[in-house]
Amino acid sequence: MSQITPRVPKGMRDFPPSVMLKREYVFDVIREVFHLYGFEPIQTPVMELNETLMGKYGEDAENLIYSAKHGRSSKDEISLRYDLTVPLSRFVAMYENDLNFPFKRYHIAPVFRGERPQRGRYREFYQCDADIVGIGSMAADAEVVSLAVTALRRLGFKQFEVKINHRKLLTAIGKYSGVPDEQLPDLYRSVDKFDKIGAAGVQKELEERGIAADVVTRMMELITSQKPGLENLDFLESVFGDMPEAGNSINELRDLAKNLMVAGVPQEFYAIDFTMVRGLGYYTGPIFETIITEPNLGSIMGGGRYDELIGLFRRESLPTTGISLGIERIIDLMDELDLYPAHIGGTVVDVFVTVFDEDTREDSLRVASTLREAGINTELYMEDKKLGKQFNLADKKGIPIVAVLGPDEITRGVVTLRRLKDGKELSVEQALMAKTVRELLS
RNA sequence: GUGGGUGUAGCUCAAUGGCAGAGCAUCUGAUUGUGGUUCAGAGGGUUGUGGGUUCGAGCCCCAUCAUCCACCCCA
Repeated sequence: MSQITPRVPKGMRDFPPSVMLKREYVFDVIREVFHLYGFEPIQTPVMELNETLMGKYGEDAENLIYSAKHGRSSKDEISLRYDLTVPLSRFVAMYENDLNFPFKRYHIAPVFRGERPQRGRYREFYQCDADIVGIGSMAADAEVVSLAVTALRRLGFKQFEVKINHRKLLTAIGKYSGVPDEQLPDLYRSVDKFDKIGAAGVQKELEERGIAADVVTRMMELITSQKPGLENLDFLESVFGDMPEAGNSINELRDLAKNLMVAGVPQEFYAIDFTMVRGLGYYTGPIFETIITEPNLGSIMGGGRYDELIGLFRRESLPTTGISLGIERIIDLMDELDLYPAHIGGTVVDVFVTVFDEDTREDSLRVASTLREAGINTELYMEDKKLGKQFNLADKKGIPIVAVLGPDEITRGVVTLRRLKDGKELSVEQALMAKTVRELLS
C-alpha cells in the first residue's frame, strides 16, 4: 500500500499538548467571565440545514460556506456553520417555550469559512459568543460591552479600545448628507476602511463609486467630528437630531455610555467612533468592535444588536444583542505579547515518579497511586532505564518535581522529592508526601 | 476570487550553473542513585512535486502543490 503524505486541509490546524494547554487557559478565563456575568452555555450541531444558513450573511459570505454531503447522498442540503449567531437565532425560535427570557447564553465552538488563510485568519476557528435575547434596552448592550472589556482585561490586555457606533445613526448620516439608499452599503464598506486608508482614501473611494463629491464631503465632516467623550453626540444632535431615526440612535448611544459609566467600566477602554462599521448585514442598532493594529491582526472582538434576525425563524422577532471574541487572534496576540501566566504551557504533571529497578517497580506504583489519591497530577515512569535518563525526561517535559524511590528509601519507608528548578531535595515519609509536594510547588 | 514573496536535515538557515553544508534538536558514550553544563561520536536528504534548458540544475525556464504577505472580505 502506498504511503500518504500526512497533511490537514488548508486553513485548518492540529494543536499539540503545549499549544492546547495555552488555548484551554484562554477558554477557561473567558468562560469564567461569561459565568461572572450570568451567561450559560449551549451547544448546537456543527452543521445546519442550508435553509437555516442561506440568506443571512450576504452573497459574498455565502460563497465561503462549506457544504457537507455524505457518501450515499446525492442531495446537498446541509452545511458547516459560518458563525454562532444564526444557529442561536434558530435555537431560540425552536425552544422559546422552554427558555427563560431574557435568555443569556454563551457558546464557545468552531465555525468554518472557506476564505484564503492568512495570519489570524483560518478556515476553521473558534468563536466565543455571548448574547442576550429578549431585551431591547441599552441595559443589555452595556452588559455585553462590559463583559468584553472584563474578558480582555482578565486575559492581560492593557491597551485596547472597544469602538462603539450605531447602525441606524450611520444610515441617518448617509441619508442626511444625500447618499442614495442603494449606495448605503458602499458607504459602509468604504467607511469601514477608514483606519486603513484614512479620510482622504475614503473620500476618493466613495467618489469613484459615483457618490457626488459634495455629498461625500458633508458625510465625512459628520463622521470625523472627533471630540472628547460624548460631545460627538451633542454635535450630531445639533446638526440633525430632529430626524427621528437619528435622534433615537443618539439617545441610545448616550444611554449605553451612561450604563457603562455607572457599571464602572474605565473610559479608556471604550469610545464612540462613527468611522467604525461592521460588515455583517443583520445589525440594526449599536455595533461594537475592538481592533488591534500593533501587530496588525484586525478585529479581536465584534458584535452588536440584531433585532430582526430571529424574526427569520419566527413570526415575531426578539430584540437581541451580543458580542463575539475572536479567540484565534487573541491567542496569536497573547503569544506575541507573552501574556500567559508562568505555569501555563509546559505540562499538567506535578510529580514524576521514577522507577529504580524491576524489584522496586511496585513500590513506585503504590507511591504514584497515593499521590493521585491526594489529587496530585502524577506521571509514573514505565520503561527500564537509568535514573539519569528519567530525570532528563522529567526535566524536558517541564515537570517540577521528581520522586526517587530506591532500595534505600524503601527500607527507611520514605520518598525523596527533588525540585528540579533549584535542586532542593527532601526525604519524607510516604504519609507526608502529598503535603510536601504541595509545599514544594507553591 | 486578485496580485506578490518563499519552499534545502526534525527546526532555523547556508551553498558563482560544477563533491549538499552549518548551528540547534535527536540518539549513543564519558556517568550502574540524581537532569540542565562540558567533551567525544552517530544517525538523519529523491533540495515540495512534475516537466524543460544544459556536458552538468538546489540555483535558470514552465507547470503544479504548499506556505506566508497584501487586496476582497472578515474573528
